[in-house]
Amino acid sequence: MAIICCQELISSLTRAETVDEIHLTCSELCEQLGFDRFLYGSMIPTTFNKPHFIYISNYPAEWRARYESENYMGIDPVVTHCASHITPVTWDYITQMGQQDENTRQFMYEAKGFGLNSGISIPVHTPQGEFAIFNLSSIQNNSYTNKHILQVMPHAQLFTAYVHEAVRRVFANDILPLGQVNLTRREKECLLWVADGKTAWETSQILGVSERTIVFHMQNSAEKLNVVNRAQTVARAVSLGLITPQLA
Amino acid sequence: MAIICCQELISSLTRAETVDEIHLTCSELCEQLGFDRFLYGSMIPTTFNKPHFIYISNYPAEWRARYESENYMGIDPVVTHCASHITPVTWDYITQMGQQDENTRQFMYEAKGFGLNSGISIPVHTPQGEFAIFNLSSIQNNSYTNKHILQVMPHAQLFTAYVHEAVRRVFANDILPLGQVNLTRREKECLLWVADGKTAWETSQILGVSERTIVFHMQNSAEKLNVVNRAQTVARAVSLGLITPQLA
DNA sequence: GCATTACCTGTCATTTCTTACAGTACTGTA
DNA sequence: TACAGTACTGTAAGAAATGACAGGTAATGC
Repeated sequence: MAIICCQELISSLTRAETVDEIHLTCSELCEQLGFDRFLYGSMIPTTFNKPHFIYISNYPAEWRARYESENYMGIDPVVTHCASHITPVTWDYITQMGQQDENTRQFMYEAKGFGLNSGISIPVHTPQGEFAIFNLSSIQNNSYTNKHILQVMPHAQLFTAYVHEAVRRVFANDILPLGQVNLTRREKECLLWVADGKTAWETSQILGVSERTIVFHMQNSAEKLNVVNRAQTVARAVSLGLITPQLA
Repeated sequence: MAIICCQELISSLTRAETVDEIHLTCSELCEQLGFDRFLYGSMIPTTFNKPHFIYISNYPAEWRARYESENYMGIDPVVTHCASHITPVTWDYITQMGQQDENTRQFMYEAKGFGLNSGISIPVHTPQGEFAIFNLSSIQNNSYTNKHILQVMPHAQLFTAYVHEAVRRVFANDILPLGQVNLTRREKECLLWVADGKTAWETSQILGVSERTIVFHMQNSAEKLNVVNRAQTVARAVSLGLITPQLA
């Protein structure tokens, strides 16, 4: 039955138009999968110089505040894992892995104090360079829910992907001028060759235009991306997924 | 029961040490979820100038050959979708979306001729810039298996993530010197500021060293990454996930 | 017709990067 | 102790990028 429920929730996510709707759907999933708390947090690059952080959660406010003020994101082992992996992970596993690390032990212990005893974390990585985490947690103990956690994992993971796409859709016209930068065909071509180590002159020979034209296109790209020089231009273009140097 | 099976298969993936073991596990999943064919294909960036393509599949050899010789990857609507999305997709959906596009219709029709009638495709995107697709397909018709497909989707997606990690592990010591480049702390710091548009002099002021030292670290980074200039260095570092400019 | 956009080209002064030469100093490991 | 790795610094010439001026064509839509 849980399977059917997830399909319905995902279906409602694809129609969601506000953060509240997404929040509600997450709450329902949380309940149906037998968890108490959820937190969706994402880091979305923008054309400005700082990424946008978006949170949707029913975590205890005190824990959120403490996490923020102590800058726990830097030491949170769950974040560290999710930043470099694509597989969901149980907090049980995280705790075991970080057994010898004092920071990790202390952190997980403190989280338990706020009712975040066991749970899972699901990473999201998009080709646009976005990074998100979806946490589902329970006040119950590890050993009790571990088997259950493994069973719901697949559904939680699929749901997570749709949450992220819903968030992108909701915020697209609202706050974020994210991957919305429209580079012209020529600008992308220039960027690809420059990101591949070619100089402006070399690129001009490849594309059969003058060196000045390459400089021109690179300048336009930089302006659109709101950056100041060539290195930053390719860095931004790559991290926004506007070009994929390795495929060229 | 399918749930339990997937857990076991995933568990065996985490232990897999050869391509054949992965192939076998995929075959079993394929069977257990009621599909005939599977194809795992991935594009993994390397420190060399061309990415590595890895395929594990039991697709018909004739179709694979035709796909290759006709360079279908460029027009395959499934690849196009998966390149920019993180959610799994049914071929039914792809077909509907591409109804007005002659290329898409032709392509999907031809695939059916090889017994690839219906199926799902699951995209994988890693923070290291890797891109993979896992296809599961059936010789049966759309309408018959569509509901079934939605039910197995979550398990297939979770499985896919583990397939990819298994492939990375198997090929890590074998062919690919991929994200294995070890940049030092200082090199990453320099890269981050340079990718953020800072000149060598500006970076030197930020890090409290001489301009020459920044140049030195950038040179070492470039050598490790096998690239020729600064633009390519940051492009490569970003696309390999060695630095994440937006988080800095 | 006119505005807009993509695309293209030129020169020149200045800044920045790249490369090649030369070193010192500290660390952990074989 | 020798060695490899990391971090750091200097000079100098030539290559490349940047910024600020200038100009143009072709296609599109109102």
